[in-house]
Amino acid sequence: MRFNQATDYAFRTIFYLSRQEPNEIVEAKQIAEKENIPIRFLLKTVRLLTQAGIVNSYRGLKGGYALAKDPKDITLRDIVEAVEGPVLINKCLGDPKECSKDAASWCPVRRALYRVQQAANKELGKYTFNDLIKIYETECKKQ
Amino acid sequence: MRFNQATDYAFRTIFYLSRQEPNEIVEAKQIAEKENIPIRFLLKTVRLLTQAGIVNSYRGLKGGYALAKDPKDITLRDIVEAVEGPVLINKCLGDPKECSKDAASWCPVRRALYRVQQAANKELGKYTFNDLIKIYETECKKQ
DNA sequence: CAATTTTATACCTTTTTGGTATATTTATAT
DNA sequence: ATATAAATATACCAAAAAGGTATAAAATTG
Repeated sequence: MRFNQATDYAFRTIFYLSRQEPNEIVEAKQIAEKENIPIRFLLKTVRLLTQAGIVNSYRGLKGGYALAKDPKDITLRDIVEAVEGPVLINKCLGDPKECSKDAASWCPVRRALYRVQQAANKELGKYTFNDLIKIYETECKKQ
Repeated sequence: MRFNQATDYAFRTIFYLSRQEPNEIVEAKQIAEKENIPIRFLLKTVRLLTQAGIVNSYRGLKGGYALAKDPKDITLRDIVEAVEGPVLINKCLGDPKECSKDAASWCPVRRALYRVQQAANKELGKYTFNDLIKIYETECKKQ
């Protein structure tokens, strides 16, 4: 049970943009170099973030990407959902018909897993990129 | 971010065994039929559960599987860890060297994700198979 | 010893993942 | 206008993981 590489890159991309001046446009190349992300893959992934309204994109010379929102209004959950879609920790939680026993409607395992999923979503929704900057300042930067 | 099919089958296998008389031996064929699980795949998966000490296996005529513990002492987390290994929601949480930026030691994204992972584990550890039987009795059976 | 059950190992096919390539569109600066 | 530089759209590809199957061996019972 793991987030995929694209999501990891997206986290770092948004964290990088969060540390720039508000509305500062940064080109993909710069993000890719600073964050050590394959540029082609980054370009593809960032498109999901623009489609989700998390970043704005600008084409042409002097183009690039900038956050579409304040970092305090972007959570880890937003990124996950933009890149991978909603967290569904078991097949049957996406589509009840996926249960090979066709028991989703009354299955207690499913009910418990649903609560685990809710807890995970809640926790993912807790952390904004503003929080991450604060964590960085207080726990990381001094080292 | 999803548990795999083997884990799902394992949840249902343990739930099935939890509803038998204590120490009752049930053969794989019966579990597979009742739970609609491909038998070969089930046999392979259950081996992980025996290796983890969650079920006992008995070979030969009248052989099969029985729980090695009381259902009140088996949690969803135990099953997940037996089948998939520990929950690691991002690569870098397993091995810090997996970070393509080699930034794991100070990365605030990683720190936040670690907390999310802890929350997920905590919640998974909350539900025992005794709880699931109770959920079944109170929320499901009457329907 | 024969029948039945799990175990061990290996294999196979399909899907997902991670990444790349090419051509196109948009915007800027000269 | 035109050359340049950026994102976009589409398609493609290889490697890994997922999901499942097959066969032979080992253990247990009657």
